[in-house]
Amino acid sequence: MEGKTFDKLRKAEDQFVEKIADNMQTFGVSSTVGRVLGTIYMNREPMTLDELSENLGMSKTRMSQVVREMLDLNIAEKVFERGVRKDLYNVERDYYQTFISLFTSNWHKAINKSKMFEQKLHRELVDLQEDEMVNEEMEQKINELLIETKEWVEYYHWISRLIDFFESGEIFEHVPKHTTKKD
Amino acid sequence: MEGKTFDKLRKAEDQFVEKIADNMQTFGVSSTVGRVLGTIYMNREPMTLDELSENLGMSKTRMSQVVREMLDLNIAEKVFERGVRKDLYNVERDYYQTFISLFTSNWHKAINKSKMFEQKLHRELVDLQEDEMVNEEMEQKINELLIETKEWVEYYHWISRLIDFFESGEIFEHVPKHTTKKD
DNA sequence: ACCTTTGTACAATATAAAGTTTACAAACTT
DNA sequence: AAGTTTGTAAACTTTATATTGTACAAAGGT
Repeated sequence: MEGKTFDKLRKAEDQFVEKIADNMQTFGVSSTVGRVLGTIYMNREPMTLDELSENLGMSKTRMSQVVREMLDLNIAEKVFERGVRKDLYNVERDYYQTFISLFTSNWHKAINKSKMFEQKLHRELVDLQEDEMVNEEMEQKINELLIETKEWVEYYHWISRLIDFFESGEIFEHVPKHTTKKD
Repeated sequence: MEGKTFDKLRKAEDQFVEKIADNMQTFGVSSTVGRVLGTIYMNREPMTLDELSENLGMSKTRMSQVVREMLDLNIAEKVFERGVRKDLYNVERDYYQTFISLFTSNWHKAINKSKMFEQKLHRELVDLQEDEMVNEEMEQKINELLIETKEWVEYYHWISRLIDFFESGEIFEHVPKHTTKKD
């Protein structure tokens, strides 16, 4: 009876997929995104929306949404194959790279949102400062806020540099993928 | 009329708090946590649950929950002050440190969850492997999964080292807080 | 030109997360 | 020791997110 062994193996694979999904939730993406990535990963070759839908027991619509989200996050890519009409999707197979993609995608978004805000707030504060009707105490408070804003901008610049540090792979020079024996 | 200026200033402060909250959502914490942090931050000195409740227009119970969550995340601390019976809470004022605390809290949790899983899965696979009833193909698949598991463990070790890299402050040697002019 | 397949918008529903109210226990006052 | 005040737990409500079904437009095949 090999069916039982097969079932167990299948179960182990599912557990693994679930673990990948779980890991990805730490980045704030939904578990379904993680499961789709895990499923394609385990499949070892690109899959179509229909295959994913079938395999995960979810609607094709949902698969479409999720795959698009993954393309945005740079953890999946569309693959062309002669003779196949359906779109095929493949995923990043390197855990480290996936980590970096998710980490940086998140912060890229945050940085973009932040930029407008800072400029706007800065302008408002300067306008306020130039108003003649401000007393000593207000003046003081405005200055404090201007300083805060400056620090905030510096902080975001740091995050920006941090992203580069990851994306360029420099991080691996200081936190290597594999520990050497002489550790 | 200084009231108008005061209102504008208040509004600017609120915007700033909202920005802090927004930034923190990138780490997956609820916006209320961010607002509480921002509020205490702007207040420039520790606050009580009642003050927070009053200031944010939310229930004291909710404040209690949120503050407890922040204590868990290491971004707030209880402060004692003679003569004051209510608990006072203060927040980390260093953006960088807050970043690190949130980043590492998240991953510490993930790492802990992962450890059990890996051991269990590994054992299951070895058991399966030792079963005599496995054919060539299964054997192959089991081996593949064992390799995957090993890689997964290595990946998590890397994250673990990455956390140390942040917590120890070593990160700032390579991605400094302030860019030097000679950049 | 017509029919089929494929992928995505949109509205409706189901599920999960956040927040509030009520109730109660522990610490402090008097 | 009785009465307040403060902090937390549990049940409930509201709000946000995930998922599905239907409808439709674009591309492919015949």
